[in-house]
Amino acid sequence: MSKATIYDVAGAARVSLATVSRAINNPEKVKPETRERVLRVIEELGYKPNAFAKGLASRKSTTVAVLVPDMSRASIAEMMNGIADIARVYKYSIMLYILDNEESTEEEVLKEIIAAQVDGILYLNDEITTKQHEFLKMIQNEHQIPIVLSNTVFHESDEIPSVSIDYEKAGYEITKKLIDEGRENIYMVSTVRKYMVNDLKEKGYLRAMDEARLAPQIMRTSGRISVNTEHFNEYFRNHKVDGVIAVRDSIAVSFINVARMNEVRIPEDIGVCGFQNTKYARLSRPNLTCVDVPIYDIGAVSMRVLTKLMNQETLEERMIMLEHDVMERGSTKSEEQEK
Amino acid sequence: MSKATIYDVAGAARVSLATVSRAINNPEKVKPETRERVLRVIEELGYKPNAFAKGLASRKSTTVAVLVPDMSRASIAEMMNGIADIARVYKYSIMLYILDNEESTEEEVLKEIIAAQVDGILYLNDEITTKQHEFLKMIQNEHQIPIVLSNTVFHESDEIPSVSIDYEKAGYEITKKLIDEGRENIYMVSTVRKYMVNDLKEKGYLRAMDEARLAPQIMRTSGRISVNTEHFNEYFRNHKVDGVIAVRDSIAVSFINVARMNEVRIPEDIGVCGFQNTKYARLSRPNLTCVDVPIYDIGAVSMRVLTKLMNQETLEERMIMLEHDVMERGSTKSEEQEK
DNA sequence: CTGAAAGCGCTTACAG
DNA sequence: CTGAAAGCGCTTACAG
Repeated sequence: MSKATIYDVAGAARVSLATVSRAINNPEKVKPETRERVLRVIEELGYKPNAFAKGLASRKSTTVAVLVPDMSRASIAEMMNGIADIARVYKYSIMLYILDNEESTEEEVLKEIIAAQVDGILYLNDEITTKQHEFLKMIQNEHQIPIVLSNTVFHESDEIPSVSIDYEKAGYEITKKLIDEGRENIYMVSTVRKYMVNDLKEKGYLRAMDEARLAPQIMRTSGRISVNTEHFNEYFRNHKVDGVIAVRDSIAVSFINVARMNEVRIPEDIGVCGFQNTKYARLSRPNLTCVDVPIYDIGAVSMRVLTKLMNQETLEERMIMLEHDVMERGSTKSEEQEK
Repeated sequence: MSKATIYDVAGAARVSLATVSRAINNPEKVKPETRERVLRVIEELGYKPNAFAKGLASRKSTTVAVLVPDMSRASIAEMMNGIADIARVYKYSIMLYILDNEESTEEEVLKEIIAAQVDGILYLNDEITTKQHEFLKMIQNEHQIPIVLSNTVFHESDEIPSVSIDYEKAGYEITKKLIDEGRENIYMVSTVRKYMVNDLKEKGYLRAMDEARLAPQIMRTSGRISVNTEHFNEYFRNHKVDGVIAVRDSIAVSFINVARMNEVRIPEDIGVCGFQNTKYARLSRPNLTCVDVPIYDIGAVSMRVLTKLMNQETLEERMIMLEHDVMERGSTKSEEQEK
């Protein structure tokens, strides 16, 4: 069945292969009767165009590359769902490239991607550096391949379009919330590794603390549960603290567990907030107050933006920020204990 | 740079394009000197073969399709990491197909996959039915495309190779563990939806209960946290229970939360076990005893098996079962409270 | 060991 | 609106 070629269709429909090609790709250029005849034959024969021949002849692949650092991060996996749903609507296939920060460098992978002749690239690596950003710009300009940064922001320029939320604002809001509860020794628990969006969260935190004339304190942790435990234990035994904002839900939950082990009451003694609103936030006790990041939407919108770019459309906005919410739950004073 | 074609290389190296092709694909058929000359030119020109032309001429794509039901399931995301790492080693690209159980049916997606001319398919949809299995066999036989089921088993036949763990045995072992603690009213909390591997877990549970002459009780839940809460609350208020085995960690954690809300002590009053050993298991209090499924390895091995198949090698074993462990933690009596 | 040439299955100006 | 033909950039028998 997948044996049928465009020649078979042309023969059976008594037209030339050029007409078959047009009936598929430019229906308006074919007389309705012929078009229908051709389409009927296509149906009968179960004809599917050979993607390679099509790609070779047209120089288009209707394929996009998605570059991710690590699929097991919940946010990235969920973003993929949004990307895939929109990709399907616009008939794009997805080539997945996962970085295994060992053997091959990101640059090599990007070269592979170029060689694969994708029509566009979705870049989900949040640890983007200036150097990487330069390389991406080179690809965008020299190879004319559109790129969109998903849930990744590169504050210094909008030359490469991005889709995310306003993390600085979110960081500010969530900090403000703890301040409004009367907390004074509020810590931000961020990561050792330099993620761009965590940087923004920190900025928002600093702004809120500054405004309230409170001393900001940023602690950096690895993100690995086992390491965190020791780290938290030691750190907070020697520090006064009544508020904690973690850059990721799982880190916040980790902290809550350690705190409770030390007989600290949440939210009475310490108010705790996270970022993302993952399943972790709802499985923790108490439920975690956190910034609700519309991660599926970020994926979907990025893909949509990329289709526009691949279609030569110009964007009205090159740094797109979606709306976010703050989920108030039991780990802060709003006592809205969820089920 | 990506403009260079095989003609440019041939010209610069003063050989025919056939020789360039051989130098790349069958180095042993080319005299060492010429080969090196060609390779040097390739390097200089930054030549990358055009994947479409190559695919069209050779009828091979060095691409595999990975079909998943939903990327946001932690097990699937982690499996992708294993798949991608091995795919890279063997130079295969990955086309990702995520089912959005709305518009397009699985059959349509599979047809798309065939049209894309992938060399092999990794099938990660655990809700496989007999009908779907038949369709897969048709693809395997009629289109000669190798398929491997990853973390999915179809007990009735091994016509399509699979890689997983022995879920029946794992179900048996974990049940046995609760029985050995002296528990008698042990429930299995499974899903409403029919996942093949959950079926196997249930079988193992039933065997252990039967052996111990205890009455098995299987409760089915949706897997959604909010629904579970009500469900658990109602159910367990009216039933005597001292042991719970959930088919997924997150369901187990959900149960623990509800139980503690009802002043039930874990593990004293009820011993709780899960499956998978995800982050949920380590973020829960108490830490969750569970079957440790080597999910990254399942992904890696499936991909490795697929490469063998694509290489026409015959498999020694068509139903591969990797080893698993049982992580004993605080939610059962072994009191090994982890950090 | 190397080259000339056909062919893979499409798209797309160019005529008509 | 339709067809003939060139061309996309490779691979692979077939000769030599």
